[in-house]
Amino acid sequence: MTLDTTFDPAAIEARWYKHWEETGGFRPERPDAEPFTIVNPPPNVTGSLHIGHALDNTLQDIVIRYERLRGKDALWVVGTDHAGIATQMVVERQMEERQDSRKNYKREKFVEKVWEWKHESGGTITNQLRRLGCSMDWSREQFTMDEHFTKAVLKTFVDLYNDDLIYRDKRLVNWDPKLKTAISDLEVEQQTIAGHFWHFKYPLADDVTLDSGQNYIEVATTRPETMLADMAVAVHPTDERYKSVVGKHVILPITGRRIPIVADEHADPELGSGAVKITPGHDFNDFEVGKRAGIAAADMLNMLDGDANVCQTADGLVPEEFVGLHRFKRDGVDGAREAVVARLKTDGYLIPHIAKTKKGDEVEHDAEPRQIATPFGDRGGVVIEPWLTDQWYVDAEKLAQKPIQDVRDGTIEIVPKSWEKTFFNWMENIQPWCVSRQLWWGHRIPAWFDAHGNVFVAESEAEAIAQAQAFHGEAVEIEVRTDQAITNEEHYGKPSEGFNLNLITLYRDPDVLDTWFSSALWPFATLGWPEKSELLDKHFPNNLLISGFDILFFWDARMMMMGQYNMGEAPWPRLYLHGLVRAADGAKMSKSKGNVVDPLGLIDQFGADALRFFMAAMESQGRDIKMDEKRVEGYRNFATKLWNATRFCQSNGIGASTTLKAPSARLAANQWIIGEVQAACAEIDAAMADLRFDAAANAIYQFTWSKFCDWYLELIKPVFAEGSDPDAMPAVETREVAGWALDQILVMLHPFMPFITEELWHAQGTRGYDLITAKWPDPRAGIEVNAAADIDWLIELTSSVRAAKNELGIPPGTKLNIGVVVDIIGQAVTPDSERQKKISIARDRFARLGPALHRLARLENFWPEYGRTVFELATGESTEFEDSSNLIGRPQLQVSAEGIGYYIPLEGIIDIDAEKSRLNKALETSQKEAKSLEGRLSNANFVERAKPEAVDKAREDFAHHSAEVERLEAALARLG
RNA sequence: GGGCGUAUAGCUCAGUGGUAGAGCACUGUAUUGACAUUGCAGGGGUCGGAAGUUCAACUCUUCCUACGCCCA
Repeated sequence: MTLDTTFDPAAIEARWYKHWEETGGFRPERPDAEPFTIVNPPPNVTGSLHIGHALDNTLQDIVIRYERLRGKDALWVVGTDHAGIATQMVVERQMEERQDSRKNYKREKFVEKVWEWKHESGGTITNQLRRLGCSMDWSREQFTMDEHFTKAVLKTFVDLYNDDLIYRDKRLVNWDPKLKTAISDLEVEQQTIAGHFWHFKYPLADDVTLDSGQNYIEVATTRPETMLADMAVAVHPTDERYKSVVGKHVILPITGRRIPIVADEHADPELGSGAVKITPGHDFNDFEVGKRAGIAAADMLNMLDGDANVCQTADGLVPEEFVGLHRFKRDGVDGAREAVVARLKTDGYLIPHIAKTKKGDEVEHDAEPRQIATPFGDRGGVVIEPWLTDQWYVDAEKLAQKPIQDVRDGTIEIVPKSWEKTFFNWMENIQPWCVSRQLWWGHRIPAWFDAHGNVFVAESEAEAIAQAQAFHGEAVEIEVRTDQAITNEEHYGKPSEGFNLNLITLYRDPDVLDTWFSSALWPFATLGWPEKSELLDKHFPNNLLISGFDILFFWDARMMMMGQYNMGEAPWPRLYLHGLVRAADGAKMSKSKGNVVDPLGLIDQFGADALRFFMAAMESQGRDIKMDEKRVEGYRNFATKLWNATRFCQSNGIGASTTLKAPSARLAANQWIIGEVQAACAEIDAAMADLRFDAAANAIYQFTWSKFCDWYLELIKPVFAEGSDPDAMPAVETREVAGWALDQILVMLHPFMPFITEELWHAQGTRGYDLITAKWPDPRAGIEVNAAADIDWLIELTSSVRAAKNELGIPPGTKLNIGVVVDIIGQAVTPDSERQKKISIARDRFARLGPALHRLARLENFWPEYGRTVFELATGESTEFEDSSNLIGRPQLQVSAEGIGYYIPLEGIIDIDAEKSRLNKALETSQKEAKSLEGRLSNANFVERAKPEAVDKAREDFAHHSAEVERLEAALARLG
């Protein structure tokens, strides 16, 4: 197949992805192969591909393609998450656009609507992952609301309940008044916002006064509205100011509630007046203080409803005018906060804040301005309200023990290691995990209540009924009602109509489980658990998990807990955490800032291969990635380079190789490139073993561009030059080796750039299999060390000649002659010296590598010795020099390679000064180096105490630089 | 307040107890067959600051400064 002259990523991407997916390339049958398994972090089913997904999935695809090429039974489990709140929000928003509402539907009907939405629009992100080239096993695509997944969730819940690891409790939760559901502490984000600090007088009851004679206690608060539910005032037990009033009471303004003054260490004597108001039903700290003061959770006053509007407290003391107000100002309408402050001010209970203006005048304000750490819901975006409700909690502390141990003893390796400390810090201070959510979309909690407050937790309704039957006795009839809770009256009938004590009605808990409760089961529920299967046996534990560090606690840690709980094992031995992709200026990408980079746009512009390579090359462990489009463009150029190199190969009859093993080679260039393939492969393997994506990407990049394209292809050009015999050994061997080397590049590059490599793989010839299931390089070739060294020398000499010409302003195309500097200013060199040997090797090399030197270094003739013979590099013909006398005195420039100097006579005008300055510069460098090395070597401490290798190296370097100094000085002397 | 991380070329980033590299950008130069999405060559860094350990510190330790993230 002939390649187009231009490389067009879009066309080949679509074609190859379809081909791979249709032919089962992502999951070849390899029953006997060693398994390698990863599961993807399931993106929200509502999601679309953002740059973070692109990074996360590129890294996973690189690993899975690499392992597949290495012959493993590579399985990449893929699927999406039902994302409770997010998905319900999306569907509700759509309803609102049609002037419809969730409340117009029964629960079942609404859930049906969500499923409809899922089937129509839920596949966006999975198609986008395909565009990125991700080789997931789509044939087993998973969804966290799949039937088998629900089974896994129910079993886990019931088991945890039976093991006392899940329980129902009344305590403060983080309540999102916009979404009207509880959320876990992880879903709360603290933000610092500008707020106020108000100071109030709480009058002491019973004519009590402080020692100072003051008849009130001053308290301060950032949330004045909560005073409607205050239940105490706390002071520090050691605070002398208040010692006499502990146990006494204050009468709350507005409500007139009589509340005690309690001693508690929570009160900070240094802060404000040292006394704090205590609202146990609406503040986490106050809740604890309240409990210590003997107030049971059930008795704590609640003054807000689910919308965070004021409701009447249990003691009925909130004045009617406050009931129904929102907690604080919203949409320009004053709320309870403003009303409470206004009322306290009117009644004389507000202590104004005195501020000084710049002029020094005193000004009164209602409150002191202050920065306040405020909790916000990560989904709803409104201020979170601590609210007293019954919720289900998972005993995370117990479940965390084994994961902590796993990381501690190395059963799980976290890469980069620096995250371990953060992990331990969180896991060792973990709070009960609130898992119930007041939503309709999600896994409904498998708990059935009766009106007596009994709860029956079971995997099915039938089992729940059986439990209830057993509990209440056979004489009682059990019925189940759906959807809503029931009142005693509904249950027993109206008293006037007589009670039916023989009927027990069960209703199922209306709440659903936190989405993360189900995704915590991902590593095994996706493989069929709780059913036993070969698939599960073979692929659990997985081999690796790759995720962003932002979900370390949300997801990774919880998978560890559930893996240990359900499977008795860590879900994977290795956890790789990558950073965030940031905007070019280092800012976090966000829709509100408008600095979001769309990965699909980058794919359109530069190709998926280029984007993927960028992600890999930038992924050094533990650092965020800053977006850099220029760099993506650079990797597009790299793809183009490879494309063109392949075109060159094709034009010279270089096609697909037939062996995995390196062909046997005699020519130096061929041996050299085989050695370089081995080196590159070893480098990539080492990098991949450590998950150093950047190092692996750079290794294949450098090898392909700087070795294969820049040198090897140039070196072999003479073999195919016009007039050479295409059937002779050099051409035959070179075609074979070049085809093999290019194939190895395609294989090694494939995990990073799957599309272009697959395209070129097939363009190079008819293949027995696609590249996606090809075999990783295994060169197993013995290389002639001298042959490879020949090429290293040639590269050094050629580079020296080019540099010298460039600096002297000699046009690059100018053909020059070259000879070896045999002696130094007339000093004879002994024939058997090291130097003499080198010179003789150099002479041989000119003979062997003539055509390449002619072409690459633009050298015409080589003079093996002063004025005896001329060796024509291009043809290899030697002729006798007739008159040698004029050679020595000619203007010349000097270059060196491997410590041997070469002179290049120059016809016509040469800029002697330019050459002198060039040599002087080199001389200075070598002198400086030599001096420094000499200093070190003359230090007895160094020679005695440094590592022997370091000393040897220093000696070698010193010898080299000293020789250079001599050579350069001689060359300068010759120039006069 | 506690914890973690970062500071290296103009920019984005690698790196190692033995005197620093890549990509991009920049400068010069080259165009009749792989490639200008290119070739060849070049300039550019007292490795954030200070002290210590060491024969030797960009690298290890401590402190400081700046920035970022997480937790309270």
